[in-house]
Amino acid sequence: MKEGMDGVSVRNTAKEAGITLGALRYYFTTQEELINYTEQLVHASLAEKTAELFMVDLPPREKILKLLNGLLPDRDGKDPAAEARLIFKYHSKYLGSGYKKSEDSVYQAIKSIMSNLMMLNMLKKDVELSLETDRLYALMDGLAMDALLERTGDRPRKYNLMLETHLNSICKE
Amino acid sequence: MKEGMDGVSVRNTAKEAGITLGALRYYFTTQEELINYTEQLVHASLAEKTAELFMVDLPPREKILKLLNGLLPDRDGKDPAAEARLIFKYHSKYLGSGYKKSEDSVYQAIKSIMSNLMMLNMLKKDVELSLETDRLYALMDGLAMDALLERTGDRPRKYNLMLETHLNSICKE
DNA sequence: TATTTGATAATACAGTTGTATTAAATAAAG
DNA sequence: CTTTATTTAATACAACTGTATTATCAAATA
Repeated sequence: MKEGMDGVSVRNTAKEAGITLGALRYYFTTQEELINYTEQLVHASLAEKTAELFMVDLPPREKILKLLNGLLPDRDGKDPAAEARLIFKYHSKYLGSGYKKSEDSVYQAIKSIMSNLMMLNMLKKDVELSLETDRLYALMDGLAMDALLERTGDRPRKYNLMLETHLNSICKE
Repeated sequence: MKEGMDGVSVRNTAKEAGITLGALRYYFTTQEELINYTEQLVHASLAEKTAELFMVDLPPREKILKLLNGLLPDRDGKDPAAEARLIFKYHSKYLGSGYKKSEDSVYQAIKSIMSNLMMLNMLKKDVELSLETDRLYALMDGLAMDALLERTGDRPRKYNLMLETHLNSICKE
């Protein structure tokens, strides 16, 4: 989180984990294995967080807002998963394996959200589901980018307002 | 563009530019100078591109769409500026000097666009200028991120639709 | 012509990188 | 108790990194 992907050398990782280079190597033969595994962990963490929030008993709008906010990097690095996700996504461009948005926990969450809004008949009648899914996804990535860089001011409230505005633009009444 | 910021070693840069390490060093004492200067070039390029499009005689909506599209990475790396901007923005997190969105040519362009819409009285009466500026900015960063990673399919049309939808959500009629 | 500017080539230093190997020590499990 | 699993420590190699210094050379400039 401090140095970005450049800081993720096998030696740094071992030191940060409090183990030796040999011990790390015992479980991960190559650096690539280590990184891929960590990315899976991050997405699993976000998927779990999303699933939990999905089951909370709240009005749809509030639940969705809470959910989306939980997928953005938080000011205090309490839960690094959301920030790490963006970092992994960015670096996938240069990491051989390429990027598959179908494996992105955030994209999955947004698909679920949009699908739910559809089923609850809360969407305006002229909205294109696939297009609006991608649009909300782009907005979330942009906000994540902003959250990554802008660690000052009252971001949460601002993001909430933006997401609320966005929801208003696709939801009825 | 091929290797990302990791590929920007002084040796690689010199080789790619077709000059020697010594020649590069003649103009840029440190790597940081080189990088900062290049970032300025990128923003200058985008600002110029924006200014030109601003003067074209077109209906506001079409002009704005053309403008926003011009600020997104293009499939063929014909003009690398837009892609480079995103890369610089991301890396500013780890590059000491920090990120200032007031120096971001894309943010400036969006501020101008919103200001114009305001002056032409094209905005819905309940829109908050500052909030919508940041929202469009986030959307653009998200789309740029997508364009960076997704080099397949018919992106331009999809982005155009999304941007059109977004404009509809803040503009009258 | 003399001088400054721009560029090349070669070399150097100290540091980091991923990967690899070895021998030894410790812990867990059968 | 003995075997297996885990971990340490140390060392190694080749490659790359930013920065630095030299001596040499061509071209533009004064």
